[in-house]
Amino acid sequence: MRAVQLLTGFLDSIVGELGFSKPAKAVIEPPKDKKFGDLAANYALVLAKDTGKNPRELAGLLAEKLRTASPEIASVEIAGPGFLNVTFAPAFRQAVIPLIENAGDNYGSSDLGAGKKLQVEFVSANPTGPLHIGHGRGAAIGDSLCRVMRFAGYNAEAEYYINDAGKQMRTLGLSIWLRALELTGKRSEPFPEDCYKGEYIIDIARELLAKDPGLTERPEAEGQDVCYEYGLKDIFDGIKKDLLDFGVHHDEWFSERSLVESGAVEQTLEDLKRSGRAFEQDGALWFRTTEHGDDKDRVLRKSDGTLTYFASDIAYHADKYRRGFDRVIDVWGADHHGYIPRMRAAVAALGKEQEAFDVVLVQLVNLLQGGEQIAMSTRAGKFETLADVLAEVGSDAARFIFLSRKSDSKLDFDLELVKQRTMDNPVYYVQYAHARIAAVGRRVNEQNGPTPAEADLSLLVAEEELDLLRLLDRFPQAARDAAHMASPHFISHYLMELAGLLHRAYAVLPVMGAENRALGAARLRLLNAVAQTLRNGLTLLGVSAPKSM
RNA sequence: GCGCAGUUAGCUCAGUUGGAUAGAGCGUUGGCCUCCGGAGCCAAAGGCCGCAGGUUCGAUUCCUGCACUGCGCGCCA
Repeated sequence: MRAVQLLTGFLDSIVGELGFSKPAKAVIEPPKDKKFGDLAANYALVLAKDTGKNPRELAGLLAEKLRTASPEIASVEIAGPGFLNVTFAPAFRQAVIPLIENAGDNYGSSDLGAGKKLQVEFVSANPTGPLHIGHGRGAAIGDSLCRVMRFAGYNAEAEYYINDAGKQMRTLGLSIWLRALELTGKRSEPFPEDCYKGEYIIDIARELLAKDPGLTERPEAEGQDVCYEYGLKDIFDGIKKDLLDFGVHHDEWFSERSLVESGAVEQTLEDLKRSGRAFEQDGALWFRTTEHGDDKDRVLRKSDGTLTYFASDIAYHADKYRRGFDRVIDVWGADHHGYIPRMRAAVAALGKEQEAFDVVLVQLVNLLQGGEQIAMSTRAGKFETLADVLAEVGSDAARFIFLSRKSDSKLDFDLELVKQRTMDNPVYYVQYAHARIAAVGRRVNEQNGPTPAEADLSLLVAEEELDLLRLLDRFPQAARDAAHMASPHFISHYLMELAGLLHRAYAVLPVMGAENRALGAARLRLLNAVAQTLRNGLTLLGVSAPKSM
């Protein structure tokens, strides 16, 4: 990061001196192979395209000036078709250590978001049953995304949208009611297919009967209402507890029912009608989403007078923007991807720019046990709950697995593998790196080893040390990329790489057994900088950084 | 039928404004514990980046077509 900034500055001014305009598509990035130096710039290649000159000749001009630009640049090589391969002086690399020491928990943070108000809405599972593992993935991604965005300078808020209105909710009340009738021997017909068949419904009915033995004596409508209210609260308390156990935090719990009851939905429909975006046809109210790129118009109010989810979703998003969010990210299950065009159309109709609305799709989780698939369906009552999975594998392991793949690709989650404390399970690899460093610190204290004050950082010139320094310098870029792409998995990949370098260096670069205390102390500071960076990254994932394991 | 994703090593996957000899882990094979934690390290083998065209000095990356897989396409929620 520092290195990229430094080199960009030098190259831009050199390009100016030579009388060229800055090439727009020029890129400075770490080369794939470190034998090509610390950073590679394609300036000459891009300039050659713009000016019609020979790329290697241009590279020669640039390299000549770059070599003398600063003592921080150790060497500049011209390679291949005209790449500039730049290697920095060790002193420049070593300077990242005090930088990390001073920044501490903030190392890697940025002001990319410039304080913009951002809302991330995630999980938002219907409170008709406990959270399952798929919700867990969405929870991990949403929560981590909030952390990543805050770290990148956004003013981010986490929200859960509670679908507590509509037909699913009535089905919940009915399901509990029917189970209560069965438990009291008032019903023996088969349980309806379209009701929720999970065991938890029976448990709720039993609990409710214990508190309200006369439940099934009530009139049906009233009884179902009681069942609904009780069930909603019971299930929702469970959801909140599951999220808490998973270290997932929501700032706001937004109720759909409140939106309906306040008249906000009706108001939104009125506004759409007035602006000519909604029209009546066949007794229903339609939204002209085709005007904004959807492939057909969508119904807002059915001919039977009831509202569609889409209607309240528009009102909900209007409310988000009314609350002052500059940008909104919805985290959705990938099976809802067909919903994106109409939601985009709705946001456009609200007068918002494209950038104000993003959807992060979360693909299905394939739950396996020793390679065999476990089926998952709420309606069929067969599923592995998030709580069960957490009890089995722990929060850290689950989160790391969820965040180690890009969200939009399917994920195999094998309970047996995630439980294993091996490299099948990279969370331990990363945490172990942190714990190992902590162990060194303890050892150094116990045995009167070198102290940070004795360090001579200029002694850090071994290959393994320079590799670590180089990678530490890249963490801020990884954090920015994760925010820019709304992809927390960039962080997990960075952490695995850093842990790998640490384990490699660990074997050959002792602190206690260093040739002298100044070197040992310098290594200690290097290790502590690595630990700090590991912590910062793990915190972005919501995974703990243990001092011992 | 239409739309959206995906297809990279035996397996699971990275690779985002087009760059050099395409990466990682697991698995396989062979090494490393008188040495701060071996939950570790080192080395080797393993690839027509789905197929075919196109654009480009250069394509896993961009465009077109095709094949296969998954998902979605209701006045459902």
